[in-house]
Amino acid sequence: MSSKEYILQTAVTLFSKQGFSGMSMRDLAKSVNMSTSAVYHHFPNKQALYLDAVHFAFAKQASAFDEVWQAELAADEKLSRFVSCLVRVLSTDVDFRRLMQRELLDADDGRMQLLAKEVFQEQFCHLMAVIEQLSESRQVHFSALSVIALVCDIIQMQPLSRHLPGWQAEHEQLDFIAEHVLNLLMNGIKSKG
Amino acid sequence: MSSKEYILQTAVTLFSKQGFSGMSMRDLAKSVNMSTSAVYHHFPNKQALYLDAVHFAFAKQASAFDEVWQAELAADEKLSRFVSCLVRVLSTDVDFRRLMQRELLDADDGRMQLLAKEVFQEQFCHLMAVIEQLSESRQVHFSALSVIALVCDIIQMQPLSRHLPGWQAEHEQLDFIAEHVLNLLMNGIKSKG
DNA sequence: CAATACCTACCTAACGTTCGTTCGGTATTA
DNA sequence: TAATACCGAACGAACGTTAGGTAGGTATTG
Repeated sequence: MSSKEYILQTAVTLFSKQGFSGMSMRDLAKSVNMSTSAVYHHFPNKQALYLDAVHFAFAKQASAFDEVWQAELAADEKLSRFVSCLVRVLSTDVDFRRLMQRELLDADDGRMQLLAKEVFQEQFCHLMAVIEQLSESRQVHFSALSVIALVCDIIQMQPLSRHLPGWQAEHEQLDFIAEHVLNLLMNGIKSKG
Repeated sequence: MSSKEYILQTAVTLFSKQGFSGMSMRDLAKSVNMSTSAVYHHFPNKQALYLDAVHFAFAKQASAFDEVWQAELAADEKLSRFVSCLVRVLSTDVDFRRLMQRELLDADDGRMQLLAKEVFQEQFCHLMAVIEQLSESRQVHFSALSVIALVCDIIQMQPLSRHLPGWQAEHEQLDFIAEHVLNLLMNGIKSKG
């Protein structure tokens, strides 16, 4: 891995943990065992480094969903695979998830547009197509949004959920989350799950 | 309103917009038309001010759900009212929502515990009780979590959702969100909504 | 072939600014 | 007169950033 990639990788972790203004260029330099000015040799300033880091983190996940939308699968099987995949990605790559959450809080409209186009749009279209097959609803956009929102926030709320009554350790297992989410999506909360 | 309350109120807004390290004590002092040292007359340091501000923001919402859990209502009516109320609170009090999202990203386990006990626990128990009446599922905790997660993240993702295909302006109206979420919870995505 | 120029990838040291915080003083009020 | 609520000025530390220099590789040229 090149120096530049190594800096980016490290920056992703630090930004995701401490946010933009919480991470200092000196911290980053120390983490990659370089001088501060060496970092400035690769990136013009902190802002540009941050944007590059966000790009870098998001690009790594672009292909994670490639195997989900295979044509020969039934619609409900596609949905099931997507949910499983989303749960896995968001649980495994913590930096990616946290960076995304921070972008949702901090990004301006331009960055939001980029986030939509580069990270979400493709998967979102696939997801809408599947939902259209499964549902008679006219609000496909909203349903697709609901699927993503449900998974994202369940995972984000895990450290909180641990301190709420009725919590069990199995609630944090990837398969359990995926199965429950899918069950909720297909049948609502009334189901026997 | 006292000076202290005014500082707290302003701090809530600034912290929610810029995060802990993004907001400076000088910014805050300027926003409340005081000197920096005047702020330090009311709060010992930035950390304590932040914790007070979080408390302050959360305390304001404690009573928002009081009218939801009235005993003489049917379970599905209670759930409906809770969803509507949650959508209203999170959409209306933007500072509260953003501060909560930031706490989910930044808080350590102790603060997470506090957040659970002081903000969520009471509503969460009520919600679990209602779900237990509605559902045959054994995973009441997880279902309750799903309800909250769904609403939170749908609202959080609104600025992103605007740039995804199929978006319509009505998707951001409070009644529409509440109705769609409730419909999803009761019937899954298959329903006609 | 050897001397030259140039580039990349780093370094140390420092610039000016902003940060959280404190000190000493001053009105106002009870 | 003693407490409360403020102020301006300053402290040292940390911040983003830049200047100037060096070591090593590579290409150019006499």
